[in-house]
Amino acid sequence: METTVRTKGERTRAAILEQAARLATMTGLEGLSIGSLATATGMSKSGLYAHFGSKRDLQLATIESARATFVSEVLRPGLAAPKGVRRLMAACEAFLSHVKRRVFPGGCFFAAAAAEVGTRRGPVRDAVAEQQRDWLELLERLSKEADELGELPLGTDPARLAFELNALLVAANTAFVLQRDPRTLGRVRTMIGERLGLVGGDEPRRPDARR
Amino acid sequence: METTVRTKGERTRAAILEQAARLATMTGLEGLSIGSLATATGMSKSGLYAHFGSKRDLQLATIESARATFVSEVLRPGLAAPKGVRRLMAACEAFLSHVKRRVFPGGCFFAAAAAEVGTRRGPVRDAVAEQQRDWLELLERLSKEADELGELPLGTDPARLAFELNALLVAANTAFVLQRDPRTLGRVRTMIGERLGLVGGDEPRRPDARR
DNA sequence: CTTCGAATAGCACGGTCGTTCTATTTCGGC
DNA sequence: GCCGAAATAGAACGACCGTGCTATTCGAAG
Repeated sequence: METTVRTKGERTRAAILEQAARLATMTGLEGLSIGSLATATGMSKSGLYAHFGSKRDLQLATIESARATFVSEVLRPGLAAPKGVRRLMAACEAFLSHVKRRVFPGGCFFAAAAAEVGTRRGPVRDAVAEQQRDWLELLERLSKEADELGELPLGTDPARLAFELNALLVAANTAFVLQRDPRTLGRVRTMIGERLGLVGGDEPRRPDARR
Repeated sequence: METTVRTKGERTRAAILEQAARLATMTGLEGLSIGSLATATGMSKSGLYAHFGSKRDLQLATIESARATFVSEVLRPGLAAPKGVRRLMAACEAFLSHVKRRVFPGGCFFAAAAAEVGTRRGPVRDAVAEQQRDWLELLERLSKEADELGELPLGTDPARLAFELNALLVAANTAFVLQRDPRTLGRVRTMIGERLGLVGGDEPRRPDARR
């Protein structure tokens, strides 16, 4: 797998997109203008524009860049944990961590993008919706794995659990961004931990009748 | 209380703001332009603009209008239910209903607005954040009332329950808008009903050891 | 019916937007 | 170090933005 970029053009292009993804979480994908992005990256408007055929292409490339960042900042560290409920918990913690560390200054890129382009149509919207689906399916897969290992309460529906977890994570992101209260992230981490039957340390507990 | 508007100016102003709130859920508060709003309301740009001193004022007035709509479409029907867990459930159902009925074409106005202006500062952001706080505090108050009536499981934290419910509602809104799947709203209604111990009909059940 | 203020329209402004064209600089293979 | 190609900059365009100014139309009180 080739991670490093070869030509200079690809390198600057990647740097532009990284900046674009960060900026887009504050101004929105539409509010992100070529001029402001050029200023932010220290380039001329046309020099920057030459890397993309149109603004739509820039938006799509920005989404792809944000997806890659999401993979390396959330998915990769999450999947590093041992299989089962701990991996599920690790994925949630990685999400909260990337919000707290302000990987994107406006919180989760896709939470912001989903709210913005959710009502439109076209490839930009589709790309955001697809990423949202993938993330939910991952949570569902991890939930199912944890369930099959018997680490979740009997009768737990993996799809429903995934929906609940995502709801809590996104709500934590929104509250953190909107109310500027960093304690929210810790509280939600606790809530999720209890929901998954992980109290205190990192040891999973066998489910019983009590919740 | 004076509900009807007196002068013609106030009437058209209210009509403009109603349209503005609906449009803003699709284009965003910033993407909402004076020209497009004028076209949508069949007015001239300057004729419309005369009702507001600036775009910021228009945005603030739009938020206030959306707040009023939210009150009459969600809070009022929700508070009509009998006190306790049924009122809490009714509030959640009223929220889901106003999303399903597309009171705002882009789903919940404040969910969209929060994601857009959450990172900025100034009075627009503050107004949105305040509405968000008020809504959460209402959910918390209703939760506390239900708890004091003994209709919730022992040891339930009203603030936490309110956070969970809001998270589920907003996630339902996002999924409905983004994935265009109307079944999501019904599923979340069921999830909330079970979470509150209301299964099948509308009768609250006494909490017991099982969840 | 008149009249005066309120409501709306017409028009123009500076600015920024996305986009294109052309010139200039910079890079990498020989 | 040269040279073709790739990368970047400069300038300009039409369109639309928010915002004022002035003229016109409308509505309600007398």
